[in-house]
Amino acid sequence: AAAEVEKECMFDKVVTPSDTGKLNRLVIPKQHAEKYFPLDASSNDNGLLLDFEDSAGKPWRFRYSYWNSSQSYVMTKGWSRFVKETRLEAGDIVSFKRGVGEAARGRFFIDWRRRRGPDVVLPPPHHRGFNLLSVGSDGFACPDVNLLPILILMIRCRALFFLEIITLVLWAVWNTRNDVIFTGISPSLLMQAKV
Amino acid sequence: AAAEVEKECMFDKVVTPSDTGKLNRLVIPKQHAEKYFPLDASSNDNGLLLDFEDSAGKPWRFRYSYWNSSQSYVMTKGWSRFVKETRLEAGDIVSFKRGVGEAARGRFFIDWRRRRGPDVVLPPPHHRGFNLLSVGSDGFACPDVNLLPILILMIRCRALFFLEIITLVLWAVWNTRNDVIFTGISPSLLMQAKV
DNA sequence: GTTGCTACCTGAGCG
DNA sequence: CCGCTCAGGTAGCAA
Repeated sequence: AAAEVEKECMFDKVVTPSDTGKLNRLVIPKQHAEKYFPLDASSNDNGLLLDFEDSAGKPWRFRYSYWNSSQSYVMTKGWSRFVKETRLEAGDIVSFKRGVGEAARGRFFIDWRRRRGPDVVLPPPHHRGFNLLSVGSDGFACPDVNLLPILILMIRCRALFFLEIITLVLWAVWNTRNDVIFTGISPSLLMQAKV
Repeated sequence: AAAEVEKECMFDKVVTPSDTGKLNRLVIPKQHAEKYFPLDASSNDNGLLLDFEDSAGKPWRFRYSYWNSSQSYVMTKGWSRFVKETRLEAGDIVSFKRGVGEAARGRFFIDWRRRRGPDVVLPPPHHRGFNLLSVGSDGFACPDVNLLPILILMIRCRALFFLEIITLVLWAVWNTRNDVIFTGISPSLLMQAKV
């Protein structure tokens, strides 16, 4: 039934970790929200209930509203169930469509597909310390050829090594000055300190 | 203007690391909150917006409310901006005052000053991975004698060292498989890969 | 106590 | 540099 009516794609979204996580909401990019799901002042300011069908004809109902504080449009109630039952994961693509033609005009459809490519986690930009893998424009993962992160990692390693040494020295010096009871590591440094 | 009206101090608070950190809130000690910023049932249960002026006459607006879950009074919205713009740090002192006399009664003022004493960072307890310095009961810094953190640091260093090696190996292997253009480091590995 | 949901809030990134 | 967007949060409540 649902598979046979004529539809047109409104927009796709590559879902983020937040969209599939415990926040229980899907952010609808503002441009698409305002184009396809307008919230007039006349519509209830508590948001709307929107009905969708998936490709198997299964109905899904989401609460759709606007968050003033973040100035964003979201699907809330009903969304977490969708994530769970379709086992949606970050990086997967959700596709919003609407019916065209007399039989389906005004009906909404929702569909989803696995992300292409191997199982790659896309950390948020500010958490990207270093990546061994990146995602190319073709949607497939590839090793990150940007070598800067590797260099940074190496430098960090060296820095930590020095920190380790410095810590031990500081500790030894402190023991020397305060003549505290020896508590168990680095006997050689201690001996040296006590001379 | 603000500097010339008569004020009286309500209370000072030595701000904690949480007050200046990512929690974006200032806890108001309950005794002072209930005395000076009462939240009646009649007042909006969403909290209040309180306006303050600093000694330069600059206005600051904070959302002030009660958190049931922690049974504490807090300044939320607006507080993080205050922290940033005044470069407030843990240990600094924030002073809440109110106007007295006909010209200023009912107006609130806020002021801040640097902590006295040495430059000591007080990390929140659950972030204390390792400290080279602790703060003694006299308020002065002293080396931390807890050695566990040092051991953890050493282990971390070793782990990172292995990561570094693994990264280089992976990179070399990838170069081998894809025969990409050499981009600039580790000529020896590259040569090996190209053979 | 745990989960789902509403309504807030902020910072990073980007144009 | 400024303003917008939105990913990632929090508090509080209800079931």
